[in-house]
Amino acid sequence: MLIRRLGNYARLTPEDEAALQQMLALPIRLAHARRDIIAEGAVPRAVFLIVSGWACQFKTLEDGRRQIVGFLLPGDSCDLNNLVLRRMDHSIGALTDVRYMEIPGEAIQRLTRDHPRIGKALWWQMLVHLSVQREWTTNLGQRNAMERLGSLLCELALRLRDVGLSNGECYDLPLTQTDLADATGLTSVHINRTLQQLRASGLISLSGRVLRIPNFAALQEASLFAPDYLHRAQREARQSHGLAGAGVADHADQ
Amino acid sequence: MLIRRLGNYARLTPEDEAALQQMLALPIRLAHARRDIIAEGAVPRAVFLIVSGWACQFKTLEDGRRQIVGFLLPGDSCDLNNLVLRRMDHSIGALTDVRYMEIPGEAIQRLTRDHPRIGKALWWQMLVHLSVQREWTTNLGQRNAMERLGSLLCELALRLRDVGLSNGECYDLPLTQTDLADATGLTSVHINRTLQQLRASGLISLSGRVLRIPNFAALQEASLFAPDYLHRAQREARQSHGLAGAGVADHADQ
DNA sequence: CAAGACGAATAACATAGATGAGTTACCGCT
DNA sequence: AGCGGTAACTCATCTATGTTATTCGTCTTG
Repeated sequence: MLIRRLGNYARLTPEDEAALQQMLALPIRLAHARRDIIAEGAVPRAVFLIVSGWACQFKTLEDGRRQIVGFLLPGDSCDLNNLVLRRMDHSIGALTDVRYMEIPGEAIQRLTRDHPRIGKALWWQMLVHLSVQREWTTNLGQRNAMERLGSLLCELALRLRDVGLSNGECYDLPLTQTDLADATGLTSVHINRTLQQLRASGLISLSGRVLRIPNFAALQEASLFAPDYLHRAQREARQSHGLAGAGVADHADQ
Repeated sequence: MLIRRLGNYARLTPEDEAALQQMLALPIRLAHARRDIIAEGAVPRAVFLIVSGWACQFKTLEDGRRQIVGFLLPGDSCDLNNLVLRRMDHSIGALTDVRYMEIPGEAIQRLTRDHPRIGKALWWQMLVHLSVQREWTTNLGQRNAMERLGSLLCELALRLRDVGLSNGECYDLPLTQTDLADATGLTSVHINRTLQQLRASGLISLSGRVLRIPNFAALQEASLFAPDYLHRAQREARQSHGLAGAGVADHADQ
């Protein structure tokens, strides 16, 4: 699924995939649910790549208020950010039990030097992260509770679909209502109310951990969800300009 | 100031600065206040570099609600994003009269190939953008009106100081209360109330377009503003790991 | 099997901020 | 000097969401 994830961003050659397969030999680490993987302010050691389970990026204010600023799903990596900037400006925590790999900087350097398309894929992923972060900003700034929650559930549906973790209209949602609250800037009480509202209107059904969206278009419309920001459509249509314009991978295509 | 801006992120050699100077030969374009420079959904032509004036990035929901997701100050460039992804996922609009340059992809490619430190500086700038975007998400999700506005004014103070546009405690704030509202996810009415509250408590004074923060530490504390996310301190302390770990500029240091 | 612990669900009440409808002040233009 | 437009500012009212607290069910663990 890891390969599928990256393959979504750039067409990988068999050699690329082989190299990725090889990297799967890296030790797989385990973080237990609700444990932090790395804390804000820490000096990061490596790039984290989620193999299975859900993690989140979050920031904490002095007085304890906490904002989840993004979810890391299987196949996602944390921002390369932490190899360039000196300290983590946010924390990464495991929401479920998480299996992940720590990819040392040198390995990434080697991998991207020898396999430019993988480098491109990582670069893309990061640009998409930025786009997603802008959308989250908009979500919190302009949408009401129902739209916020609906948009989030739509986003997760599409992202999970892209890594093969959603079979159509259902997916496993391992988040507590408190998690949803921290991600949407609401309280858990109000998330509860809003979930019920969504259920009552037939837009979702949620029993146990399984979320079902019987009519995606309907939820999308009710939430004013516009999926363009995920930049999914163009993945396969990607052209050769790649990263060249950013002066980053111009050497890579030769 | 453009050079100073980039120089904040990476130590530039005299040659680098010369190359930048040369690029100043690019035609300078003018966007009038309140006009859009590029609209969401458009296919971007180039990277925009703000020479003078203020611009903003914003997203619009179907029903017209608008969220400003970031400000572009002199020396800032829009995300390289738009050279890699196919369509703009947000718009860029001029808040004041803006002088800017359109740097074609090839020019950036050349510049970063011949002047790796400039490439690094751009890359850094973009990672910082991502960090800032996360902070904005947190700002909207967790802070109340006064903290949101205070944090925003603090951020602008530091960013302007970095490009020499703030002489200590004052700076020119060309934003209307509606702009501030769109950036903070509040209404202009409530921005007005909140500004008065900030004035009454002596944390700011604002007459005409000139904002004055007589006691930065006080405003910072009242707003729970933690400037780390701007990654300012490390700019000069930057070490050689640069982008290597991201597999992006490893060729650049040789 | 009892004791916690945690998450979902509910309820009563409080309030920050939105809404809608103004008035006033300023500035550029003719 | 008069006009038109925009931004700052005000006020009264309303509501979406927060707060605090309690109950219930389920799972874990000793």
